[in-house]
Amino acid sequence: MLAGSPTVDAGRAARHFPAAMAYEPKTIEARWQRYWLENETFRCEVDPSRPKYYVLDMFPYPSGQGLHVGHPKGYISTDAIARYKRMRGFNVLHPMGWDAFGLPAEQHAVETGTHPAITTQRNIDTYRRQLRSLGLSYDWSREIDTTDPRYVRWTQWIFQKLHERGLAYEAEVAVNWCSALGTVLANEEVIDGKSERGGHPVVRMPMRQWMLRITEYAERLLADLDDLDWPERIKRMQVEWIGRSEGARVSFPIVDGDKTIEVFTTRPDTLFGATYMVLAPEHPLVQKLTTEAQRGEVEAYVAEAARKSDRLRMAEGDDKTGVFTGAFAINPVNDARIPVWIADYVLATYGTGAIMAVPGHDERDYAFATKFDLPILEVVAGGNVAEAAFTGHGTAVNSGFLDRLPTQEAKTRMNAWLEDQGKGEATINYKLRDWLFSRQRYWGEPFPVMHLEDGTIKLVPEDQLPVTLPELDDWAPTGEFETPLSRVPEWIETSDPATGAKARRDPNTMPQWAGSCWYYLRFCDPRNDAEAWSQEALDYWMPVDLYVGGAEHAVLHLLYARFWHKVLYDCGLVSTKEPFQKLLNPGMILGYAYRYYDDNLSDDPDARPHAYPSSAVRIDGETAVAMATGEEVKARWLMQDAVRWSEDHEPLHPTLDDLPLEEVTEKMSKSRGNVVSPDDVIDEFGADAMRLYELFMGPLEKGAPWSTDGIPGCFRFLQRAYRLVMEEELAPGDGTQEQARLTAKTIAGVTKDMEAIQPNTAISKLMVWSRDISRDAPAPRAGTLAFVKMLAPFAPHLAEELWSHLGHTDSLTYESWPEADASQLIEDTITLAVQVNGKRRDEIQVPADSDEAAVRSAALASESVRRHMDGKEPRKVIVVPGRLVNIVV
RNA sequence: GCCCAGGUGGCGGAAUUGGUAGACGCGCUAGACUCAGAAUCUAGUGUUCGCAAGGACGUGCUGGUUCGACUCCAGUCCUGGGCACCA
Repeated sequence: MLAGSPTVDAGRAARHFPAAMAYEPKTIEARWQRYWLENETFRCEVDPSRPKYYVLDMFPYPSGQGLHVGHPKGYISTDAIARYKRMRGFNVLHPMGWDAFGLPAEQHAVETGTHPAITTQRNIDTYRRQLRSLGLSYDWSREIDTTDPRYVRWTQWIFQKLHERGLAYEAEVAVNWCSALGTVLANEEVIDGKSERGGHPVVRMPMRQWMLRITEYAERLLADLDDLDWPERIKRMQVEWIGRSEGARVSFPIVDGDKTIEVFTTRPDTLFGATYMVLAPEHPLVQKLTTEAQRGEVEAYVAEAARKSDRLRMAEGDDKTGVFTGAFAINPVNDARIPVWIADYVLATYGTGAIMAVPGHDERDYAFATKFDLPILEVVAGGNVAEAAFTGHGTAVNSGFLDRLPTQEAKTRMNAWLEDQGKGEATINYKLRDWLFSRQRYWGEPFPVMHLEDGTIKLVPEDQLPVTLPELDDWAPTGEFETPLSRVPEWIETSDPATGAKARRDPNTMPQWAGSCWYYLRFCDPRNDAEAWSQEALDYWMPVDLYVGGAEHAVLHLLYARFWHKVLYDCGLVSTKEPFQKLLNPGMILGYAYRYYDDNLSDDPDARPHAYPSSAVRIDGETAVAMATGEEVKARWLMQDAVRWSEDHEPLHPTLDDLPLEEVTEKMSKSRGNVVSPDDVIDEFGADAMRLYELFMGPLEKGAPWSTDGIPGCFRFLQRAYRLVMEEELAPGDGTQEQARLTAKTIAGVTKDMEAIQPNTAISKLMVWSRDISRDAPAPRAGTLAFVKMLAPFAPHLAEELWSHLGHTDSLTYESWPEADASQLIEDTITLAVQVNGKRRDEIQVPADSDEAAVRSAALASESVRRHMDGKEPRKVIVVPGRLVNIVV
């Protein structure tokens, strides 16, 4: 707990100053929040006469926990930028909404029987209240909620656009079925074969699923990254996710049969070195090719592979496993008979699910060939295949018509040959796979389609959208392989309004990503019931000029949204190729958590567990074990408040004697007990101090553990600003020469920092101004007005309060940003450092317009310089204008 | 294993194109005000030697380039993030 809370401060300050003079953030902030809301201060409309600026936060999923202090860092930053841009004359679109579909509300319904819509509304109300209490300048008239039928309608409409263009299709896909949750999970929701939430087991099951053909856009998603002003690492992550690679597709005919195995290779130049082939265990040809003699072994291997989790497969690393199918294929370049194996180091989901193995020039194939004693052939000179695979480029050898060609030419030559012979072709392959777009859940957008009895699919007519969710009173999963919606026959069974024919609705819903794929478009025209958006609104507002949100969305959300945007572009519905011009990722604010372990694995409340400090525990793969006994133990977490501190400031367990705790900084979460609510911080210091602190604690992109140590400093600064304006008699005009100069320098510096999105250094310049401005003379009115304006992006409530005290009746939201007086920025005397042999020895004052000779002689005249020159003659004198003089002896 | 980002006082962090390292804030020390404490204000605060003047050292570590390196180059260690048999 901190020494000075503002309430206490205010009371104490009141003894020295009239009561009205105390800085009381509570009163000020409530007053201005009400003012902004009542006057719709931040409402914006299309106005082609003014330049626009669209600054967007990634909208949140309103969870039941409410906001913690980590969330608002981005929101506060964008708010400062939005407020700054308004003062620079931009028409600013700064909206907020809710990504409100999602599994937690549905799980909550399972547990409590409360309808997810009710939970969701309640959570939204909390979030809205919390965001408003931070004084964020959103245009609340544009608030949207992805679960609102008026929004769902257009999400479904966009799905239909995708369907019409052949980009949505159904397929049998092995999905991650979790019977405990009663749903299929996305790959990212499965960790180590268990569900991310709850850690329930997950099995792979084939199921009819909606897929979106994002792969069709792979090339454009890749190419258009070039023009985006995004952090390089985010772009790189997308590039790697898309995973483009150039190579060739080659057909290998099977001996004794009419089938062929298709493979993808990036090294067609090594085709002569292919000495065997490998199919993924899941490859459809496996059953057909396997000879009777090998069948038993192959089937056992396939079954084993299906059972193994990805993690287990991965853990095997270089230790390759596999089984011979008994079949042989023909290498199309030299008609060699080569054996066909199956092995799980070949992935069913990449390329064609089959490879030609070139052990001489691929490390994995080399390891496999060595283990199973398969021939290794050198076809590229440059390494030593007796010792290791040579994967570099070199000169083709033992390769017939390719011999003596360098790798690059050999590839081209082979591709031409393959095409000529009809045995393959040059092709480009992507890691990116089509997007599994259905979830077996209730709380999502229903698919706007009808399944007719003849097996065809028809879209629900546009004028009948949205297809809304049916009411449901039993939320619990049955554990059957079915979806919640399929249990509502009166909803599932419908008829085609055009023909009256019987039809069934789709029992799946869309994933949470759907709503967030286009919300930035809806924000441009959120109340339009005739269309998803008007062309006019979009043409004016798009693209998003600045998009700010967590780096955890680097790939999925940002790739999916770009994909939808490009489809809409192809439909002629949006006019920009990309949605988000500039992207920034605020660093995560972490919380301190305190850990120890005990052996109460079953969480038995009556147990008297043995506790272990972290130093007595080692992590063995997934589990923690006590080093002394080898027994499994479980991590326990204590809240910061609960921790007892030893004399030398080491964290200790509050009741267990001398049990040291391990201090860990982790993402704030309920389970770690390290969540700090903004409500508490605001209550103690006010929203302005909290905003200031989150911006001041470091650069936007950098994360750090939350600590309240710096907040009182920010509070003091605001208090000083308050007193300066409220208590002191201001001098008219610009004040003294020095004051005018300080003000001009501050304006120039803060403006530069704002343009570079470096609020931390902007704030420090404001602190300097407030500290120094009234040191020798009363603060000047003109400078004070500029200061209050510059304070507004960071501490908007206080800035409004001061602005109004200075005699204004309107909000300062749309006041123009101060302009630095250029003449004040020119110094007439400058200070130069003087170095001797690169070491600083003195400094000199010279007129700013001194020429080099004058500077040089002034430097040589310095007493300290002479001493360090030690009587030697200068060999060289370097004069850096406006900076320093370096004398080399 | 591969890729990326980052290592600066007791702490959070500043530092244009290579040009006075440590702005600003926290903490700490001293002083003013006070019966006293809190708050507020003022001064000091990288380490080290020195009474001082003034030195020496100092941006993870080792070298290099340069008149001059937190900044550029090579190597190395550590921390955080991403990817992970992608043919």
